[in-house]
Amino acid sequence: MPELPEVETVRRELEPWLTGRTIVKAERVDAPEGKKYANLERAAGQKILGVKRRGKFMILPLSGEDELIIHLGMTGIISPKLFDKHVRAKLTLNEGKNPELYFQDVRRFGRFLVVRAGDYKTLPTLDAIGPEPLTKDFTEEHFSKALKKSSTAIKTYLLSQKPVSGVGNIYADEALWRTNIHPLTPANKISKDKIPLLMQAIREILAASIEAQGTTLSDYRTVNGEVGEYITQLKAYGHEGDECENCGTTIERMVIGGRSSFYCPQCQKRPRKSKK
DNA sequence: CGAGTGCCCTGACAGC
DNA sequence: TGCTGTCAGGGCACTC
Repeated sequence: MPELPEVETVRRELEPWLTGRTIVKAERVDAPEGKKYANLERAAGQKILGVKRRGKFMILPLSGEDELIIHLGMTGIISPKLFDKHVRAKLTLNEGKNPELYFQDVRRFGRFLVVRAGDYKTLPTLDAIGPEPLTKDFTEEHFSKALKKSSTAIKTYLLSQKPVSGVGNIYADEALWRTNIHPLTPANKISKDKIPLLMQAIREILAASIEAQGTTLSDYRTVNGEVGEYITQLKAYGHEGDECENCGTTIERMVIGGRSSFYCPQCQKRPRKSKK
């Protein structure tokens, strides 16, 4: 599932392909009309000025003060090649290499739409998104202040994109495993000494995964059609029943906020419920 | 308004 | 073999 490393991998491939190209036509294909594919017709005639990323959202500034927003959802793939099925949107570019871009998304959780530059009111997660974890914007001051705001489980809170952007189900489990934090620990109960460790784990894991072109579990592919190789470095996610690499205890799985969560019951002790 | 729940959507897979 | 049920989860609508 595309999280920050997967989206960043795709972004890096799109940048040299798309920057400076003019959109001749942008169209919805096999997708319902609605918010997820809004305003595509407006992109025609606009030049793509670059390919940026905020969290898991790709943002392509256009010359007419619009932006093309692309979110891969669970199964979104971008390719100059047309596959048989599941084409949700298509860009036709001006003459040059690979003049067609296909957005192909089996499960339709993705988005591909045009907005006014900076106007994200139809995308509330992007509108309220936290700092980029691999930039200097991700400071301990900001992160600890954000964690104090919420009593919800740290796992769930990380997935909200509010304290930091780009962390999804896989890397949240990995970062919590590495820092010995139980995923149900209330965000505002993370101890002061653990906060910088958790930040560092998030940074290192995401950076290492970018190096590996992300994690492919099933659908995710790079623009070139390659798989991400970080799956071999996962320590917790998907390892139910395996031995914890730290202590040998069997990794367990539980559902938190509707998401599978993998953790070591020995290394990641569940916090005691506070007495009233 | 924060927190919690369930929905969207399709394919893979288990079980009978 | 083929049917049915379950699971996967990012983002968001909805409820309390």
